[in-house]
Amino acid sequence: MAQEFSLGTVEVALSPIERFEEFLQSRGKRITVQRRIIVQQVARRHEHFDADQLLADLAKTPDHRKVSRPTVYRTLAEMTEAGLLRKMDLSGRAVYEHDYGYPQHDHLYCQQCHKLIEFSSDDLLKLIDAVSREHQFRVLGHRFIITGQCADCRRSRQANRRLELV
Amino acid sequence: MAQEFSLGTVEVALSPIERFEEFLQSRGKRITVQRRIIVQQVARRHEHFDADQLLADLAKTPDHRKVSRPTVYRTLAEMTEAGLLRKMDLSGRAVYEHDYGYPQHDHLYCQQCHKLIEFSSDDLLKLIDAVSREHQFRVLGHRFIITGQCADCRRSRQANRRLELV
DNA sequence: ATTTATGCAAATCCTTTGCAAATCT
DNA sequence: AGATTTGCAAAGGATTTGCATAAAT
Repeated sequence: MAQEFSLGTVEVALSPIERFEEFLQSRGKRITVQRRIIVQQVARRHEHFDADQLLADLAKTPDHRKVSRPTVYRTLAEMTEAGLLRKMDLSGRAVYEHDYGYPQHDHLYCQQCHKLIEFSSDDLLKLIDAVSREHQFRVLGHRFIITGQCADCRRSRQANRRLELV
Repeated sequence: MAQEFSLGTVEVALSPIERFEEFLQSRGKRITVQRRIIVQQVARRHEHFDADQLLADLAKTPDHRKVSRPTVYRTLAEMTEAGLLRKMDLSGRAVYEHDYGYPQHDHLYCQQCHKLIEFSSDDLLKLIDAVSREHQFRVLGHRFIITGQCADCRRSRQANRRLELV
């Protein structure tokens, strides 16, 4: 009944929720009400989020059955392990985004309005490949963020040149 | 006497210490014993370090004149602002490296032994330029870290394939 | 003489943990 | 039943802050 499961062999045929349940089973973990609520809420969100935002979303939910903060953190970690989410550090706090069935991409991060803009680049992948081959490094992932000022903020601050002092 | 100073106009003619003093003056900040001790200690180190390591180094120093932890944090922030150091987040803690007079570079990060390997790539700079131009984004910096397993760790763990579960 | 810096202790922020009670299989 | 999960409260670790005192200009 508990079908053999290993990371990397599953094709994108399962929904995120199914995928998560497979993951749980393969680890002898249980499918609980809270885990279900959390995965569903995460699936509803298509942008980036952190633990607090998720908690806030959950508070608004008809599922008035509460999910505690520790459980959110625990489940987020499991979802990351399951390959559903990608975790990144943005100035001290953990930010998550979907990483299952979503095309690989990286980010432009506006230091002013804190917006994250996605982009993807095949050249980057080639570069990663070349560099790591050269160092005999086994790549398991990467973090690439270009920081600066987004187009919107550039426009609204044209007279105000002191960004670099902020 | 207090010569006009602005980021970006100073060529690499000043030593890191001089550069920092210029920065302090330009901001109406003072050149104190502690700041001098810290910059000198940082200049002695050519690898990456975090606040704790720096504090530990200082403890061993003949400058038995102590520098407190808050002052180290405060000065590290100033040095980053002054463009002497580059700050990055490695799993929750801030790690610093030289960023003045050093060639631009990025890192391979071994998740197993926590080693940082530097590399530099012109192609990456071109890529950053192309991507940000496309999004009308004003680049102020970037963070690029390729994570995985370094050559040494690959060798010593050949029989042990469970890295991805760690 | 002013004003900025320092050190101390305590506070913050985000995240994690110990443990008894509740919940899954 | 037997094991895993949950929620609570409290702990944790890194970094920051309030404030009285010390030091720099």
